Amino acid sequence: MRLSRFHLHTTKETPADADVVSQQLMLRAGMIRKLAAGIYTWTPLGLRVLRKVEGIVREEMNRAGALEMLMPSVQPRELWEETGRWQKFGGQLLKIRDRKDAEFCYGPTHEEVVTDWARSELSSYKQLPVNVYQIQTKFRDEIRPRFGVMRAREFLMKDAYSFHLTPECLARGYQVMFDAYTRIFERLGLRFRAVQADSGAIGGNASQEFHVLADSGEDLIAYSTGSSYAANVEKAEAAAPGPRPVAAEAMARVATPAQTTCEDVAALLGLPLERTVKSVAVVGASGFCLLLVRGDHQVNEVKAANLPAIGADYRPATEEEIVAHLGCKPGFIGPVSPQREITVVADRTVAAMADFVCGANTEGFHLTGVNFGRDLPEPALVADIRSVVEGDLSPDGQGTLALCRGIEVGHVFQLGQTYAKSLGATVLDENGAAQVMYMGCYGIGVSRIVAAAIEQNHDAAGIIWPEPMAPWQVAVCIINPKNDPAVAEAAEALHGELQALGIETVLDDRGLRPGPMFADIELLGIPHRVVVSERGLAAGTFEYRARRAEAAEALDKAALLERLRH
RNA sequence: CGGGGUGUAGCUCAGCCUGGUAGAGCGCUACGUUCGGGACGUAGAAGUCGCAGGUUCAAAUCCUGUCUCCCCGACCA
Repeated sequence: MRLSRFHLHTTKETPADADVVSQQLMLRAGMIRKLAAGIYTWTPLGLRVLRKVEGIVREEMNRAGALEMLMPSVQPRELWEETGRWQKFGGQLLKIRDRKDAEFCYGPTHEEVVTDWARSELSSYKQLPVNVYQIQTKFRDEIRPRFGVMRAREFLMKDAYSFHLTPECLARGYQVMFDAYTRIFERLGLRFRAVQADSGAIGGNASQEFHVLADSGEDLIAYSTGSSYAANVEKAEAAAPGPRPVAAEAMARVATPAQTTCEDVAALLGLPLERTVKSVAVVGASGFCLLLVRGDHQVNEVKAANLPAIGADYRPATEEEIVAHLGCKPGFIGPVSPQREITVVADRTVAAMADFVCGANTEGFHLTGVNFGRDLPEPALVADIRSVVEGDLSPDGQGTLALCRGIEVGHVFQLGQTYAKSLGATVLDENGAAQVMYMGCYGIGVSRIVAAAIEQNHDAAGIIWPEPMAPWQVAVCIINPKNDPAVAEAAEALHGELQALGIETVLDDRGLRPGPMFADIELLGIPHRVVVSERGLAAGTFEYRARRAEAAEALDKAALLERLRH
């Protein structure tokens, strides 16, 4: 490819409204252009990268035995009514009407469509298992699209769906996908981690996420330093605490006139924060609840919502509700002697504490030396409701937990029968009886991977593509061709030679001065740069520099080819 | 959806407070000089100032409405 004939449009200035590195660099390199909020055009340059990712995903899906298909992006309301998701999906569902006023949505995902396909297409257990996938544009009307292509409304996704007769078969198919995903991210050359995930609103059992590790990631991941355990913080557990020590202190009321946080109370009393208990008032499925976590811990909202007693629709209690139930304003509330009957849910860590400090339900006072079973009843419910913190013991007992940030780029789910049941997708088993199929679904954010790769791999000069994703592997730069026609000729020849070797090469024949030319090539993140100049020709060498290298080196052609061929 | 901001040349922005002939830098076009890390000169092209009303002799500027886009908080590949 000749750069002079490739539409490249780079800018020196960073666009004002780009707030993450990947978005800034993608805009500066001219990979994407914004059309509307969360909606982007992929330019010829950007598309080359997107296609690279897509190609690897496709190859590995095919290798894993999945069959590519293409489903409609526009889907009828009726189908979504069958699963109840026309309402349940909420505002993210972009609803549209046709000229006859019939309602449709722009597909945010394809469980409905693929299950509809399966129920009409699959009739015998002999056709199972089957895994179909597509790489397609999806639309989710995000409340607040941001971070460029990383959290866009329109995005490119690979989504696969598998159908099975039994849960065991589903588990096997799930593992096949898990392995395929691992290969995909390895091949892409990204540092990533597979983590256990909360299965969230989609429901289902086993669920794991694949995260590209990057400090700018939106997700927090906990991983063990001593084992392979890793989980999204939404889900991550710490090892269960040991048995509760014997009570040693008497309960006492202490004045804490202005201390409304555990930190302040601990500081005033000269006690470690680990001795305090934080009380969080919420209203959930079983009414007014007090969630107790240790002072240095945080309530994990996902874990709390997963408790039947709390439920997904829980909310923080209002100040009025708190006063009505506890007789005290927030800041001094606690589980001891509430005004009315309340449900107390203690984190496992709290349940294992003795002689702790908590609010006294009287403004300006806290209690010390508090003990369950003596000063207040044992909690109604003991559960894991806190987020893990750095240093917690890994749940498998091996190592401690550390935290890092990640960008979710893949998600594998065992859906079970949820959708197959509501849409009536059955096959006949060997006894001729209709069986509801078991389903798995497996997503990869193709366009998001491009941004994630940049978040993980960039420097002050621009993007540093992992080779498998680079728009070209090699850039051949021509310096001062006007002085000596031999320079351009040598560059052309080298370009042709590399192409013939199957190395994707771009020839920078734009005739720019070296400064702007090098700056562009670095911004674009092309892994290998070869400079052809009068100087080099005279010495019989080419100047080679890897994108990450500190300095360039002069190589003769044999050495250069060797280097570029690996 | 709540809170805050923004909209002026392809891009980054000034001008608005205090109404009076629409600006700069980058980019673009032509010519010349330059030519190994974002050169320089000369000449140019380019904006119904988001949109619609209103006030005024006069509106980018003041008022009202509306839309867009962005930022901060709850959903997600």
